[in-house]
Amino acid sequence: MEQILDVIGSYVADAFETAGYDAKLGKVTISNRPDLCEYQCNGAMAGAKQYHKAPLEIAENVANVLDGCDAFESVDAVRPGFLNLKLSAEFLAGYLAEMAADERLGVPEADTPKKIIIDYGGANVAKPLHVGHLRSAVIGESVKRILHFLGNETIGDVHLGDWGLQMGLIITELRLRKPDLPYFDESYEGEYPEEAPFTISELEEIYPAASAKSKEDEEYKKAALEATNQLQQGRRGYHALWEHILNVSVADLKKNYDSLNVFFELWKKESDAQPYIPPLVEYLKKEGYAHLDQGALVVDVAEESDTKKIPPCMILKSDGASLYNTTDLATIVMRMENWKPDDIIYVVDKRQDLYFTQVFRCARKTKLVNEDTGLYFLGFGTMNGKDGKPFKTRQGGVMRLENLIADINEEMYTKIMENHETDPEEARETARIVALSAIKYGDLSNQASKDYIFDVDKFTSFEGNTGPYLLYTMVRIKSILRRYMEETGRSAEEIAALKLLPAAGESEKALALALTGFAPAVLLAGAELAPHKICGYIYELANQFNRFYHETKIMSEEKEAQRDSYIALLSLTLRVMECGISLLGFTAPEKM
RNA sequence: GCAUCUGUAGCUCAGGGGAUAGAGCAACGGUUUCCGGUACCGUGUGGCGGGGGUUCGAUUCCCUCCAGAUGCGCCA
Repeated sequence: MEQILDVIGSYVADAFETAGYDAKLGKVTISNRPDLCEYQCNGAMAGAKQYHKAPLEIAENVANVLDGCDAFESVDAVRPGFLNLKLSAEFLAGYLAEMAADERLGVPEADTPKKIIIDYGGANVAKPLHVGHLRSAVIGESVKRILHFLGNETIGDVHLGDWGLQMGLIITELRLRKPDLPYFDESYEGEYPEEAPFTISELEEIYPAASAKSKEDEEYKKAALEATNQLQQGRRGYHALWEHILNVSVADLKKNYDSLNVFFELWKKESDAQPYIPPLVEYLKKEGYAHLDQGALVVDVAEESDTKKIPPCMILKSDGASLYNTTDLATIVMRMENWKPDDIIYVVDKRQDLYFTQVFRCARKTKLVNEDTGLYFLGFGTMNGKDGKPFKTRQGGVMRLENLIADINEEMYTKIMENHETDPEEARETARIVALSAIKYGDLSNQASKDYIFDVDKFTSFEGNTGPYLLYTMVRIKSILRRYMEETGRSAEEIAALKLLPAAGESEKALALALTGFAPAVLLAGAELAPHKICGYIYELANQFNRFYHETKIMSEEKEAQRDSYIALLSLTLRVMECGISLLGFTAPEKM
């Protein structure tokens, strides 16, 4: 359906034309003075020079033309040359009815849908998720859902880190601890056991232990490097071990991501890109893109317009080994070959900005991607503690994501049990839902690129700009709708068909106007890859609803048509909020 | 040293070439014929890090300075 700004804009543009001015001047925006009007047009001021007329005169001419238009309650030309517009309640009600009849709540689908790969998550095999992984998962998931809702084909790829020294370290440590395992016997030719020789908790203990040892013990590190090398050369026993590590680890990671409502379409790994490396290197050499510099194979990516020197993109180290860059480039090749995406979006720590600039330039220069393939870097800032420094445990260590979530679940559970005598089991489930909203909303309501302070007390509060506040508002609406259904015996479908009357009161109209803002908010969030725009919108909507709610007696309204109209408004509000939070990646409970 | 990003109320954060710069928290004061008061209403606070420029108009764009964070070829 048509966007409300376009509808209004076309009326105003026509009026400009009728009054003898350029229709392009008739651009309408949401008012920045809500006390004066709902929408405004500044075109008269922009056109003053062109027509050698006072802005106010132009505005008045246009206002005169618009005088009879029934979309508007009032059209005023004021002081310097603003055109202040208020919508008629009838027009608004009509627009909302259309919105309610639309499954997509008025949000248009992309004219030219794209296939978009979103690379987020950033988990490493054999290492537990820690708070550093939270932002990528939360932001990436939301961006993916937004782009998907806008009609694009989206593919989320977790892009596991499973290839490198970490694997060699684990193998080395495992060999010390359990030397009798068949994986270490090179003469062993039988089938390896199906069962992994370790559990996830062992694995999570082994890696840090091995990593620490390697920093102190040269011999140990050498052994780990050798093991890494042999694994990559395809040593049978090591490969089998690696598969065990992968399986155990991935199962655990899935569980953790599930609990965050984060789901990946692809569980690709760095190792999957390895086969693409030799032909890639060959190609870069043959086409003359790469050259040797100080013994390393590099591709120059500096451009004349650079304000600083961009170092070349390194393909192979002087010892011939590949790097992270190489894997990333190979991954691009793999993705282009298998999925032919229009865009690839990387949701990564913003500190990797320069690094990705190099990779993107290299991919473009060497034509690994098409000219019009979009490569986007969505960098996010650091999650800090209340002291403004990177978030740590009380002991100063890295906080495991699992523990962070458990803590907040517990906090939420306590709050819920304190205030209501609910069945503990139900309270646990509710706490989980509300806690997730607290964590995700706390993160997403900030601009991704900025560092932010993770304040548990603030995020879990039921007051203010928080996830729980939004959920509370929704639960309240659900509660009213439930009662309405009980009293009238009507079904959800029947509620959806209720007729919406033109808003009578001020807060009701404000709520109606807020509802029309959904599509623009989603479109903006999609265009800017900015979930926080949706947060801001839903919060505003919740505020408008609560204001309306306090001024309006809904269930005790005597005129049936009026009461039904209120219910229709509530139902639409709830749907918009539900859709909004689903784009952010969380849900609302029935009660809380 | 060079580069990037950030600098908006006591705190946490939105906004953004135009009309009186906004929210939440915290503080204080109100609202209960109530559909969930975990709500709503009201009061105060900053002139957008400093300076300069462009513009009819800048907090928003440009330059410069200051402060903080981050990055700067053989790590990932």
